[in-house]
Amino acid sequence: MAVFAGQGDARRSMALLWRAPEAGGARTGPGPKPGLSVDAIVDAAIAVADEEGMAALSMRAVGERLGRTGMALYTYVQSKSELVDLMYDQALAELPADYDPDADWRAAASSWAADLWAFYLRHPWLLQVSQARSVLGPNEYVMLDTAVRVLRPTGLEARMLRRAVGTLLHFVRGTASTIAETWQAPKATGVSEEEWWYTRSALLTEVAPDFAERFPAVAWLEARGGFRNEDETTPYLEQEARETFEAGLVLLLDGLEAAANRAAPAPGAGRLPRLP
Amino acid sequence: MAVFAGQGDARRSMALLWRAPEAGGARTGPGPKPGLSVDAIVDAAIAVADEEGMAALSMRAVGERLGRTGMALYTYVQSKSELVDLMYDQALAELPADYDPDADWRAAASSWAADLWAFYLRHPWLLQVSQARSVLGPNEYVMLDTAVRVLRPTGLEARMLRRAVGTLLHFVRGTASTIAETWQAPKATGVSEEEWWYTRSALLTEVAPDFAERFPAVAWLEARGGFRNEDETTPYLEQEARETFEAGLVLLLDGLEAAANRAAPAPGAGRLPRLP
DNA sequence: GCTATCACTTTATACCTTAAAGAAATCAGG
DNA sequence: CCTGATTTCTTTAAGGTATAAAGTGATAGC
Repeated sequence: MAVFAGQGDARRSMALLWRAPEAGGARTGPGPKPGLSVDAIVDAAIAVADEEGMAALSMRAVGERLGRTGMALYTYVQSKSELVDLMYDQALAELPADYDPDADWRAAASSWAADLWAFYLRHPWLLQVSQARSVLGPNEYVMLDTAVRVLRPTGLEARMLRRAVGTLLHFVRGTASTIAETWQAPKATGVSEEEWWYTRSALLTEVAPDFAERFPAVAWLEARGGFRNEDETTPYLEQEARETFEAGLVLLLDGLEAAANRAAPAPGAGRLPRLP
Repeated sequence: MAVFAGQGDARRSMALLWRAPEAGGARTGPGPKPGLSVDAIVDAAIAVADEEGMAALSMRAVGERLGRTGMALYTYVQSKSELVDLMYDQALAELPADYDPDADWRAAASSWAADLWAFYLRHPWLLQVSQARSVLGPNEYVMLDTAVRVLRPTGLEARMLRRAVGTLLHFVRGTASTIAETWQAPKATGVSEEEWWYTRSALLTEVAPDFAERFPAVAWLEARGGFRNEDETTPYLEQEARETFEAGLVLLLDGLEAAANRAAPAPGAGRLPRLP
């Protein structure tokens, strides 16, 4: 069968993603019974990525977790990249999908974004998986469906709604990335965040004694408390990222509300009749 | 000298980033004259990343571009990760930094975001470099300084302004990522975007014939033209990303304007007196 | 001119993905 | 029951990565 260069068999990939029966389902014939399954492999891979980060995700590591060699996985999966696609879609399955369609759309959008944010922080490796690759898996469509359902009461026109969803997605991913990096940096470098920050700030004043003159606006921000840590217990970057998420979400929803009012300026525009 | 585990010498890193004289400047002593320089190496590395993508950035590739082996670079740079930090900060140097402080802050913020967006698309590899890692390099501070200067006329309080900057940064990075991936996918897989999209859509209807029932909101979106390509010449994903950038920016700036009005509801709030 | 020092290369180690071949297990048909 | 095809999984190997360690040769100062 013809296969695209460097891409593997796209049909097999899609069949696997959607768990179509043709793709390695119940098999009867000669040869030993399969001791693994695609699901088991994907779960093990997700566990590795969750626990040790994307950098530690090797075929061997996944295989060992299942008591096999790394090569054993190639019986079930065409390539590591396909495995990552499967991990991605599988992980998305745990996202909530029900948001009260009769409630205020702002509230629904807020909890949707917060859920997504928390989800990314449970699986920080997702943020390292291609920013925008669309694998067209079932759970990716569930997520998109949920997002559209949540935002439909804004009354925005379809294309505009699509852009709003994209904007929200990018925003959530971006802010979650900051925290994810904060968490994985100590693991990777062996230096705690506090220690890193402390050392680097000290070195900064050493290497740029004229900081305030060179970066007046930053200095202004700093003087006004722009970088101050209010809660001493959480690392600075993490706290800032949390605040950025909350504040940025408000900005976005305010903007969305303005757009919604422009689109349907009638009072009660947030409660448009639901569509099938 | 004590060195952090796995981190190399942080002092040397900072000195290099800020090009402090202590870090390998003009040297006099025995031994052959250095044939390379940190700047030459960083420039070559950026060229490799620009032309062939981050995946092709190996020490060997950079060395060969300079007529050396890969190992030669280790005379100038502690590790590949340090080289990437240097590339990151060096690339940021080409960002514009002057935005008319007397103009409408909305206009300034728009062009700032657009410039940043174009910049990321000129160097798509930047989007693959740690989403949030702060290397505390000089040009990173220039960028931050610019952003703060652009948004200061909103009159927002310092911490809020910091969050607004973060939100805008994440948004721009996110939308740019989509396009960047679109561009590099054909290179990586050998399949053009049109071909990929065409094949995958065909397979999608094959593998999920009940698509419309399973994902009613997505189907609704599609029926209303949410995925239609208006300009046939540019690939769909790229066009959509461009639209998302433009529309999302409006959303964000609308939200920002609302916040600014809450902070300083006086008329003409966009023209607060500038601070030193 | 000797020697310490530095730039750079070579070699080696330990990873990675994955192609290809081999070993063992299983079922179907004779 | 036995044979052969088929399949799982392991082993081996090729070609890639970063980088530690050792070797080579040029240079400047004593």
